[in-house]
Amino acid sequence: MPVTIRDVAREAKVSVATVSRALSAPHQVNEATRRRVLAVAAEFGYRPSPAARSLITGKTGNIGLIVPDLGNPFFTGVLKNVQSRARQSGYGVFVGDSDEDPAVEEELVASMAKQVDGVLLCSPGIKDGQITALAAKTPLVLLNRKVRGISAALMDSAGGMRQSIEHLAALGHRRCAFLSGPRNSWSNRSRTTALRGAAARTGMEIVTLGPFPPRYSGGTQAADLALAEQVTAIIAYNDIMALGALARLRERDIDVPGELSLTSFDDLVFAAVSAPPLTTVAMPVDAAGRIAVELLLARLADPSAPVVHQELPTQLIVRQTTAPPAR
Amino acid sequence: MPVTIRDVAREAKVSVATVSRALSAPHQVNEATRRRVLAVAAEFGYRPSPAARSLITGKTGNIGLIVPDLGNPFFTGVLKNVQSRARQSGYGVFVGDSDEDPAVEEELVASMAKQVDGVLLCSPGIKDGQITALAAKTPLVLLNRKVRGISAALMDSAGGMRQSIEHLAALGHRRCAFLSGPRNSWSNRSRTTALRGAAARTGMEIVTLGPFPPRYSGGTQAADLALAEQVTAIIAYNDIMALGALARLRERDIDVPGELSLTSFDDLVFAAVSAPPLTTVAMPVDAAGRIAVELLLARLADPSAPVVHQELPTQLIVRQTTAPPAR
DNA sequence: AACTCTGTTGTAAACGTTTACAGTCGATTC
DNA sequence: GAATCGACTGTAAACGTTTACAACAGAGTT
Repeated sequence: MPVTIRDVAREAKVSVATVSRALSAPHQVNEATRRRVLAVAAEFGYRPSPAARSLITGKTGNIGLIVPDLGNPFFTGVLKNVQSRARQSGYGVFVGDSDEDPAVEEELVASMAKQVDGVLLCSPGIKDGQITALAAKTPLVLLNRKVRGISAALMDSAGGMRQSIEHLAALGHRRCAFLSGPRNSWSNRSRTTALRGAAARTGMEIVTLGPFPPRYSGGTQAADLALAEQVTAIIAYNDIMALGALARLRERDIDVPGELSLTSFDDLVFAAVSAPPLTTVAMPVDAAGRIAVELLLARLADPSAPVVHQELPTQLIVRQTTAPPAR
Repeated sequence: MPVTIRDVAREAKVSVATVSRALSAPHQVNEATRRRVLAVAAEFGYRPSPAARSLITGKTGNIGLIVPDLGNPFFTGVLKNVQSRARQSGYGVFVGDSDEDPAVEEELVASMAKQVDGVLLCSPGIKDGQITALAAKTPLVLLNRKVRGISAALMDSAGGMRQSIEHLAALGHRRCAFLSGPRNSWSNRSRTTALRGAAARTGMEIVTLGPFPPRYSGGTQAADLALAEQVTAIIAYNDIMALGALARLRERDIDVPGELSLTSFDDLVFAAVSAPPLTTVAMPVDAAGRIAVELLLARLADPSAPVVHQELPTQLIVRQTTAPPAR
């Protein structure tokens, strides 16, 4: 029932080789023949079988994207841009949600490997060594994680953290809590070290809590702990957690930012319209998604292309969850 | 370099047929041989080539999901559940963003068709006829759209709309605006007709505005128009638009719900934490995603399986954007 | 006139699986 | 003791492409 290259060849009175060439190496075939072939192909609605093609060429025309949580708009923001940039170059996108589980993550890469030309790993939770091992088998580009020898699109979390601390310090805060995210995520480590540096420099006392699941529920859970620590400000790992924390604080009748300041990371669409609007570090999600695809495509086109770690700037957006401390 | 079935066969001292059977029809091969083959396969890290397999079986082990906007958490909510349910049955997920463009939508289905066993079309913008045509070529299941002859997971938008109108009517509103979404989307039509019915029944006067792009910007744009219409309540097509409208209303110093009530659809995570928290119709996104996959899998397993339109209930969640009208 | 070159086409071998079919072998049945 | 059976295995043909190689014609070169 499905129309094959043979059907087209028969109808156009040429060999299958000519049909194949008319489609994928147009200059190798006579102008007139080519037009005839294309006409027949269009008439029949012929589409080459990707399986057969990929079997022989070794290329699939697809890329894979693996993220820890499709429920988090931060990652779907990346996805949106990845898919759009990929499509622009004729690539399809496979998506996998690892649910923050390193084992699942590895399994996803492995099961995708043969169906894609390369994989984008977003904020991977697995170890550097495993990443390097995977990269040896499949072209890999990382998002939000730096591993030597592997190209990556990075968002400057550290810079964002410094801006946050300086902002809080300038407001007069002296003791604040950091609601940490996944313990071994690169983002979290990167933020933590930046935090320590900036805290030392500004004389800020830091209480690190967690790790918490970087989700709404993680935020609600964390809020109570932070409150017990007698801090005047909270830095949440991301906006979603901040939202959870905000909800919990409201339940407990704590005024934000009157009694407690709150900052976070991501600047998702709703950060501007929460109650009150979040002071948060804007992450260049769109650019990161696009650039990651471009790095991968470059590597596919030329496997010996240089490894690049492209770092994208972040910026603290001051809204209404931060204010000078109570007394 | 990549290890093939032949490598495994050689090492295990059996034919390729036996290796193949050991993996995909275990009961057809002797216990001892099977264990030996599996051991070798594991040792070599052998993974069958999906391309070769699919070429001969005609199955890919993948499904496709096409949505109008990956930037909208409503659709990524569907995606999350689709991917998780699919993976549970060993299927991979291809994702496409049509950007609300019917032409892109069709092209996506066509380009996916050969790489997937079936496609999930979420809130498609194309015409019934075209959908039926596509369904003839590829197993198709619809999300949020009813077309005869094609299975679908539906969310009861109409019921949600009735609940919203009744709620507003009970509060005393007599004239409200509907900020409509994509003109020819099934959801929008379904909501519009339910709206008319419920309005007639409750004696509510309705001003239908739009269509607006169902995005944040659509909401900000719509807010001013609604305001000019002198209504006491606004029903937005979805939460994202409601958020946009809310932001614009705040800019113009309109008190919600004091001067103007606002309801919408979706109940995304942030609906509970916006300022003020949104009164909105909760959509069963999770269930819809899962069920859509199940309908598709059922159809794949048995192409003669009955067509089912599974309708899932919605529920109005009353929060703080609705109140009795001003005077 | 023989050769080489270029442009166009066809033939056939791959790619890595699955599976119909045939075969082997030991055990069971008559 | 032959026939039948069942469990297991192997051989080889497919699946739909791409592409190396060969073939051929006509044009240009010597």
